[in-house]
Amino acid sequence: METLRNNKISETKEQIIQQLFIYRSLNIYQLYFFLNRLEIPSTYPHYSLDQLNRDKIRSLYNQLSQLKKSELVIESSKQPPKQYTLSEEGLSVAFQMNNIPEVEGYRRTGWNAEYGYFPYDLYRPVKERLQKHHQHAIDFNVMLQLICIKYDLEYDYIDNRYSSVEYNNEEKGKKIFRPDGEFIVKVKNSNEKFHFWLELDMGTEKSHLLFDKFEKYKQYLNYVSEGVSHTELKGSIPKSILFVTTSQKHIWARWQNVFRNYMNSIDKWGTYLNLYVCNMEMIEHLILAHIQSAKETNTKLNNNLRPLIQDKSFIGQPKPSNAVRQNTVIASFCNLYEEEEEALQWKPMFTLTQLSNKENQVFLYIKFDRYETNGISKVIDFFGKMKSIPSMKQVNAKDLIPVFYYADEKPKSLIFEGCDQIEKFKSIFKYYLWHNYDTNEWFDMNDHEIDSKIINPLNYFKGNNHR
DNA sequence: TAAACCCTACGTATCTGCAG
DNA sequence: CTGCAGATACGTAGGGTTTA
Repeated sequence: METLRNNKISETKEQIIQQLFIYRSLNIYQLYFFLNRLEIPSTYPHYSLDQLNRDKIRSLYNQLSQLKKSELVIESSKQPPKQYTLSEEGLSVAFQMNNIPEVEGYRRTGWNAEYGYFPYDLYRPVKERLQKHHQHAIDFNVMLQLICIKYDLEYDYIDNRYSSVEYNNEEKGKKIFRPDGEFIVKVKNSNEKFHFWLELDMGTEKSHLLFDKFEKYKQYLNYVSEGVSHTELKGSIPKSILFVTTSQKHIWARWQNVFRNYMNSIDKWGTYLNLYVCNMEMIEHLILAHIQSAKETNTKLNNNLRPLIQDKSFIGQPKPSNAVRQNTVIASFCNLYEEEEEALQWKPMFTLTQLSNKENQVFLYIKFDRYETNGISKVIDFFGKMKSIPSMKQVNAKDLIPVFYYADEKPKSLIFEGCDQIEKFKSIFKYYLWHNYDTNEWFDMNDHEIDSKIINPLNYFKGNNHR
């Protein structure tokens, strides 16, 4: 600190240096937002310049030009806005400010503002080619800042320098697992959290690169999970990937491409790892939906289902498992027995509809909130194992009918073009329903709305509609 | 003749110097 | 840190010129 004072580095300049240290390279607006978090426009990433405090930006420019003069900061990038990055000397000052010894091997996790030593090579201005990618990553951080302020959440993150891990692959030897970052968004004073890996997508990656990317996730998970159960894994390792694209319009097209490569590569990890495809505009909804407690969602679902189950024409009210019976909430759902859930590694919720010949249709309730893979993987998983699960045998399970529930916009119909197992998938998803649990609307797979006052959706596939 | 290309002027965004 | 004045750079609209 002494030396800093002698060099006459004001507090504002220290803050600027700190932000550049954390984020490596920033433009004027990003710097402005990080230094004035409360002034991030609530419409971000859409905003106009007159929503910003011009004087503060003006002042930032001055500070930066002074820092440039004292050779602590350098600027780069041809197109405005310019990129500001620490010089080697500036980095050295940042290390001093953070009490980081400048020795190779002083590694830290990067969580909780515990930064370690990296050589200047990992702090220099990013190459022109990667500029857009880097900017996208920073913008994502600004977005999260805003969301956390708006909803009083906490978040912590490590960037790709810290999140890269070397691992051993049985066949191919040493490999590096390199996500674009790892994030934890937390509800204050609660255990609810959203822990995910970040993948930024410039929309330019070809199919086989996407495949390779997800294949590495599989390999890495295989590597770290040896002898560890899914439940144990969940404590330490993200169970989601947030795949953020730059494009605003072509999400659907991108989703299909990403989805099929994911399904072709991820293998058994599909039921563990949930891949969300979204753009900047969707992040807020996605995080809120994820963080909203499962209890709340279940209550709504239960309320919607109760009249359907009490309907006289509906046969086959399920008997809830022990776990549910002990619960104070009146549940409309069946669950598997605990040991069955254990074997499956996840916890299906379902209802049963009895057919005339005493066979049962299994309606499996699955969250599917716009472009996520987990639900689909779970249905496929359940379909494959259903016949061998004792309690499913017991109830004489015949058809599996997924009910995809969502809160926001109804996802488009499922398409499996380009998936290796397209025929299998199509046969699994021959029948399914959509259910908006907020508005209590039901749709069949051809997007026809089902008026639940007239037709009980749970009987929808019993009669003429069925085969 | 239409499409492709180029030039220019102008408005706006970005940035700087300097005074207070 | 703020305010003012002005420079620079970029995107774009519009008109003219070249090309197929």
